[in-house]
Amino acid sequence: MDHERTPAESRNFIEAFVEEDTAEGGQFAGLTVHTRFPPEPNGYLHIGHCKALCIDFGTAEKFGGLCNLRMDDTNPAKEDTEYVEAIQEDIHWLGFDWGGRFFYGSDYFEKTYELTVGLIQKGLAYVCALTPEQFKEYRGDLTHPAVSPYRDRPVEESLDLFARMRLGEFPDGKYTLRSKIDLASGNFNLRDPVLYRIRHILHHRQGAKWCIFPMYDLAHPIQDALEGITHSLCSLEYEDHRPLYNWVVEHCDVPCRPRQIEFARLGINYTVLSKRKLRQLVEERRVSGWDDPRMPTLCGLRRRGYTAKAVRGFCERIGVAKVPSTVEYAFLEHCLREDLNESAARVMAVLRPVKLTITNYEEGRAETVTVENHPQRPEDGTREVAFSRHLYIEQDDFLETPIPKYKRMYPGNEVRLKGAYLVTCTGCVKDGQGNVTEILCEYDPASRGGDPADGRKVKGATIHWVDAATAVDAEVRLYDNLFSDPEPDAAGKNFLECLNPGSLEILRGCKLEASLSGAKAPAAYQFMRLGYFCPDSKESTQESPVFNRSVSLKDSFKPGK
RNA sequence: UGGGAUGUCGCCAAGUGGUAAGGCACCAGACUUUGACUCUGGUAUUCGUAGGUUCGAGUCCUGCCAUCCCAGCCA
Repeated sequence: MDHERTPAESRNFIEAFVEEDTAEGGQFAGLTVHTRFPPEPNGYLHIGHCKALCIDFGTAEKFGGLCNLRMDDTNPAKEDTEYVEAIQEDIHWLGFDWGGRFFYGSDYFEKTYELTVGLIQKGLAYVCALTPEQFKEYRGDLTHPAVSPYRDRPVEESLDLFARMRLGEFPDGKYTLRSKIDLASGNFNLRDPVLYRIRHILHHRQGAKWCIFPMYDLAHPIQDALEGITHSLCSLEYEDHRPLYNWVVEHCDVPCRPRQIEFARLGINYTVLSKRKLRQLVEERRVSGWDDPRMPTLCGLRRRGYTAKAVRGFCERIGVAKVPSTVEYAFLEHCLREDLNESAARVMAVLRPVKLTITNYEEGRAETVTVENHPQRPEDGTREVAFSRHLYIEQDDFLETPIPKYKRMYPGNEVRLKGAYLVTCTGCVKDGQGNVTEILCEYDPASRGGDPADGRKVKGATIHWVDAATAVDAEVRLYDNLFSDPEPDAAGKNFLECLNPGSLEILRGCKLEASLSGAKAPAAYQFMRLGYFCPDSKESTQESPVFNRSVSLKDSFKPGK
């Protein structure tokens, strides 16, 4: 039978490698598969990190192995403790568990230093006195090799200088420790890359203990090896660093030789997934914070109404490959809808209200009607919703002059008010500008619950509504778009100029059915399709994104259909 | 220009020499107390391109083309 393969059935290329490596004769035969997720605590996790999380934790899980969580904090200039907790919280929200294997790259500083001294003793590293500017000049270019005047500094001298670098005898930038690899390599990462730099700056955990810090290319492989990582999974841009990774692991006295495997990072169209740019949005206060609902951060998506299950489902289904890919945002939405359709209890909400008056329904009369909480799950029960002569319905649900195939309210048409009665539109009231201010209709008293007593077929649509007297005013914001990146053909345009000012629409006077408020509010409502919205206050969004009906302003009605 | 990668439907993505899975999107129809959901059907004679090997090639070989990444004392 044809069906989408579940992750357990398919095997991506990384898993194929891991399988090979752990099979008999493989380099890790008989060993437990061990991966790691190494975020740098310099920002919040976004959905792109979720892909990496799924790959790191998922691969380990699939092979009965382990996955460590390690803060990659080797550059004190950018990192902060604030982010450490947020990162852990987001990972837990997604449902991943590192089982106590939580580490800091900075905890390996001493060991890294020792191993580096060993490198110098072997004549594989030297202290260089080139200034950053000179370093660039001496770097060579695509067709010319680099030049390194300090390459032949005697081992003893380098050892001495390196020790004094650590002691703080030199200012920032005075010296670097460089590896001795290949100045003519076409791969710039091998042209004697810097291993250590001097930075007199407080580290978020180490304080002033260190003033020299290892570069990623040195620190990462050492950290991986010290933790017994078998497979170090990272994104494509590190492909060029793999030879260096292997060089470090080979020449340092470490307990194992992890294998680095690269995969394509996630791209989503119209969506900014660059930590640097996201940080800029936050710092320039173009958003309310990292958790602004328009942000593709995990906390932003959460606040916007995304469930952890949907986000993970998305990441697991987009696949893992080496082809740089851009997934359509519509697929993310699909994954959300799929989960919400199953899990979310329904409630009626009118986003763009217009008054509906039932002229033959007695003024002052009130009753409640029963509406099911989930259309496909009667066991989820029902709720009572107030009903009276004055209601609000969606502006989109009325057209004075219907267009072809329109099945909702227009003069003379009979529609069903969900869970209540059949009503026939009799006209509307307009203001001086010709705007419809009130719609008039008559109801069929013999259709309580929504089914006509005479069994006639209702051709009109079923529309949602709220009772004018008891509805809750839930001032909400409608988020149509995330901050958008220019499409490839529009490259060159600054992403900050691509903010769609209309993406944030404040909908005052949105009406929610009364049962939504207070303790009775179901845990997860979500307005489906593009029209996600959530209340403007942080507190109330923690638990309940809102969903009423599976139609958004965008597709509520497509003219011409 | 030197190095490293990648090219299978609009977007992801299976495929590991035997005659192009699946998902998203889209289109058509059925069903429906939310034009949703669900269901059914449709959508690549073709795998960047040109040759070659083979009974047979998306899969092997060769050339070409296109795209992405790399010259931080960032990660």
